Parts: sequence; structure tokens; C-alpha cells
Amino acid sequence: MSEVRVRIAPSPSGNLHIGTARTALFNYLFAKKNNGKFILRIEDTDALRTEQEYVDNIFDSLKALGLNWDEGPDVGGDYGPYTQSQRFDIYPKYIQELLDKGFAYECFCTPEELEAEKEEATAQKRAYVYSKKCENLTEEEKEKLRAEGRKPAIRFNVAKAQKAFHDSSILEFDDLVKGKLHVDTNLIGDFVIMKSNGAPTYNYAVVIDDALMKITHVIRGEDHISNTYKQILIFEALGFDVPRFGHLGMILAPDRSKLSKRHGATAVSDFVKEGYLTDALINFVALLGWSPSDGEEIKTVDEIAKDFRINEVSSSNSIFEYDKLKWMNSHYIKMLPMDELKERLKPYLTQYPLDELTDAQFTKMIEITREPLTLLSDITDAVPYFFGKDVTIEPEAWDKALASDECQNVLKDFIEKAQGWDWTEENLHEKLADFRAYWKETTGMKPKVTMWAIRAAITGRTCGADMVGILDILGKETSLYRAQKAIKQTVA
RNA sequence: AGCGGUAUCGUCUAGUGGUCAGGACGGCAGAUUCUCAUUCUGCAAACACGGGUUCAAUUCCCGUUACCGCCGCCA
Repeated sequence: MSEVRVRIAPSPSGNLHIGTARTALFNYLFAKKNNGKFILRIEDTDALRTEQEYVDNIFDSLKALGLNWDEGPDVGGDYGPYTQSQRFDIYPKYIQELLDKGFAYECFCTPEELEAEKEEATAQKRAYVYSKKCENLTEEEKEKLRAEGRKPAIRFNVAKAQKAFHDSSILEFDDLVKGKLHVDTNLIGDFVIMKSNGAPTYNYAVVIDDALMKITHVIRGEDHISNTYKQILIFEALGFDVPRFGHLGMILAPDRSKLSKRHGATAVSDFVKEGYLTDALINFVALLGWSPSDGEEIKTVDEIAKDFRINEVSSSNSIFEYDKLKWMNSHYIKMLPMDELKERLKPYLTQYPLDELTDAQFTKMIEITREPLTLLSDITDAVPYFFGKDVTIEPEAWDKALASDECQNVLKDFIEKAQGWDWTEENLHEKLADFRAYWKETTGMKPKVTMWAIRAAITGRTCGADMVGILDILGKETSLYRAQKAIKQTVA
């Protein structure tokens, strides 16, 4: 069998969608597993909706996910160009071939006429298929229409192609993930393959490109199933080899609707901005429809590729559950080496005067605050008390841990004793333990309550990072200054 | 409406003509910890419904229902 060649063909009318990323991943996995080639093609035949910014976003997102392509617009390849808008001189030739073979014809219908046909169909509660009214126009009629200034679109003659290559009107193909699929081609109207402005339509361009790029397997979302029949017919009409098709279930939002902006992030770059790691994203999305044979869910793309079999992919839709993604993200954050974590976190710390800390202090701060991070962006709210002389005490922290006389006494005792402490990490650890023990023995106060008073005074909160580490980073002066400020003046 | 697809805990899924229907996330309970979080232990939680076929059906077949997709000179 010839070399496996698969492709991902996004349309640059938006940033790379997470669903497209999953389709790209499955293509990539299939290529890897079969020692094939993974190709990127930009489908920008609709100039109105295309933006360079989106093209860049698609490149960047795919790269960030580790889905590197073997051939594409930027890296080239033997079957380029890989951007459809640069292939416009290729398409007319095959249109002519289809016209010559009688598998296509010119259609002069206006949008209004087409609209009327559709309305009539709806009124009669029938499915709309094009009336074929232009199928047998004579040359004179065409000339007349042309003289009126009408520019024809080209339609594909479905029935003719079907009849030429199949015994009945039923067209069948064997889907890589769904098994045998079929349709009655009488239900497919003669569709437009070239618009009146000369631009190819999706269903047509895709066939020409897939054929010329020698694509062997087309893996895509199941929303393309009905397009597949049309495409197969074009492949056959032009005498091209028909590739194998595989249709993946869709990704749905938790409310079972299409995943859209109102559910949160949908583009890969949005997720990244929110603090998700691409490793977590790609791992998570692989688990939608595919499951590892050893039950181990945390896996790199390479590991998944070894274990991947397209026919074992689930053919049903799956819901995008943010909870599990978050769990996975926190897992990947925990696995990040310190140096890398520090760099990744910096973009979320721009509002703080990082130069107040030495590198050692900064490292320490990250060490003691990284544990509860679910998103990288969580760091923003986890560290305000490491900066500045003063700290804002949250009302709840005050009420719960500082307002009572008992707490005030703990704090006073802390200030008094801490004056004499040697301010090193080990020593603080020991002294603080003694401090807790002392209060427990003398008053029965729970260790956590004792610590709350100190924590609240110094960080303004009742929960946060390791207290020893905080004191160490802040230093004796700032720590005691803050503790002192939390003493009620009236109680002096 | 028509055509096509799908159906196992709330979610992602494993699995089989005879299983205690397994795992993960989430949930709940407990343990550990100066707090939050981690970590550990335990618990609850599913074969959509109705007919067949069969000694036996979650598994095979048919139907119903639900959900999704498609019906563009969008891709």
C-alpha cells in the first residue's frame, strides 16, 4: 500500500477551534501510527471571511500543541501550494473536464429564483433539491442569458455521475470509524462546484486538492458525512482514487449544544490565555472518543500515537467537561520543572513589582504557592501579600482570626517572641512549632487557630501558602511591621 | 418534514451471549497537614424504553424515544 497521507484543512475564518485541534490530533496520530505524512492546508476560498491573523493563529496553535506538519504553506512540500487561494489556476481545468464529460453544467439561476424554489419546497413540506432547470439549456438559450449579463455557476450532475459508476442510486462507503454508510443519491441536489464569480466551492476544491495532494485518508468531523457522498462522486467522475474516510463524533458543550463562546474558551489560544497548558489540552482532547488500552490516562502525544487505532475511536459525540480538563491541567502544572514553571507564570504576575524579590525569593514564592494552582492564571490572586510593606486585611480574615481578644493576645505574644528569633527557614519552622505548642498547652487553642492569627495579620487572609516560607520571604522587618499593624489600637 | 448517525454512572469511557458491569473526573465521608490545596482510604452513582432471537441479552435483530448532524453560489 502506498504511503499514508492525511491532512487537516482549517478555514481561517476564526482562531483554531478546540474541535479542529482534536481533528488535527487524530489525523496526526493516524499519520504517526502508520508512518505517514501529516499535511496542513489552508482553505480560504471564501475571501470575505478570511483574515491573515487567523492563519497565523492556526499555525501558532497547532505548533504549540506539538502537532507539527510535514507539508504545509510555510514548510512547502511536493504538492503545493498548500493554500487554496493560491491554487485558483488549478481548479478551472477540472471544471472543464467535468463539463466535457457531461458531469457538470452551467446554471444561470439567480439567487431569487433559487430562493423561490426553496420556499416552494418548504411550503410543500418537501426536502429541497435543485430543480435541474438549467441542465438541458441549449446554446441559444445560454447565449441569451449571457447577453442579459448573467454569469453562470457550474453545477455537478449527481444523477449522471452516480449512474456512470454505480448500479443503483444508492451510494455507499465504508467509514473508518462508523462502518458502512450509505445514501440515496436522488436526495442529493445538483450542487454548485464553481460559483458565478469563478471561485470553487468547498466540496469541489477539497476533492481537487485531496486528489492532487495524494491524500489517502480523510479524517474529519461527522458534520461532513453528507458532503462525503458529493465528494466521492467528484473523485469518481474525474477518475481519481477515492480516499478512505473516517468521521469523528462532535464535541459538545456541557449543555449539549455546540461549543461556543458563551461556554467559555473555544479557541486553543483562548485556553492558553486562561492559563491552560497545551500538553493538558491535547491530552484531554485525545480522551474524547479514544481511550488508552492500559487505562493510564496521562499520556504524551507520542505515547498515544503508539496505542492509537482509528477504528477504536468512539463514533458518538462527547461532551467537553471543563472539570476534567482542569484536573488534568493542575496535574501538568505539578509536573512542570521549576524553571519552566517560573517562566510560564511570569505573564500572570505583571501587576506585581517582581524586582522587590531576589531570584531565590521568587523561586521560593513559587515553590510554596504552586500546589493549589489549577490554571497558571491562578497565581495572580495567590501572591499579592508577597509584595509591598502593607497588606490589605480581608474583612472575613479580620472577623475570624484577628478581632477577638484571644487572637489579639496570640499576635502580641508572637510579636514579642519573634523579635528575638533568628530569621532563617529552619529556625522559623522550629519556633513556630514551639509557638503553636505553647498556646495549645497553656490555653488549649488549636494549632490552626493560633496560626490563623499570624497568617491573617501578615497575609490578610486565612488561607494561603506555607507560613514559614512566607515569613522567610517577607523578612523579619516586614513581617513584624504587619503583625504590629494588626494589633487593635484601643486594646493597647 | 426528510435523510444519516449515536445511545453503559452527572461527564469521559472500558467491557462481555453467563462479569460483584471496571477505570478516570466530579460528588460525598474519613485520615494527614498551620489554613487552602495536596496526598491517602472508603462510599454513592450506569447498561434509554418495548418487542423479538436464545437455556441465557447490557451485549445480536427490529421498533420507539431522545439527542446530534446535514439539507447554502459557507467551509
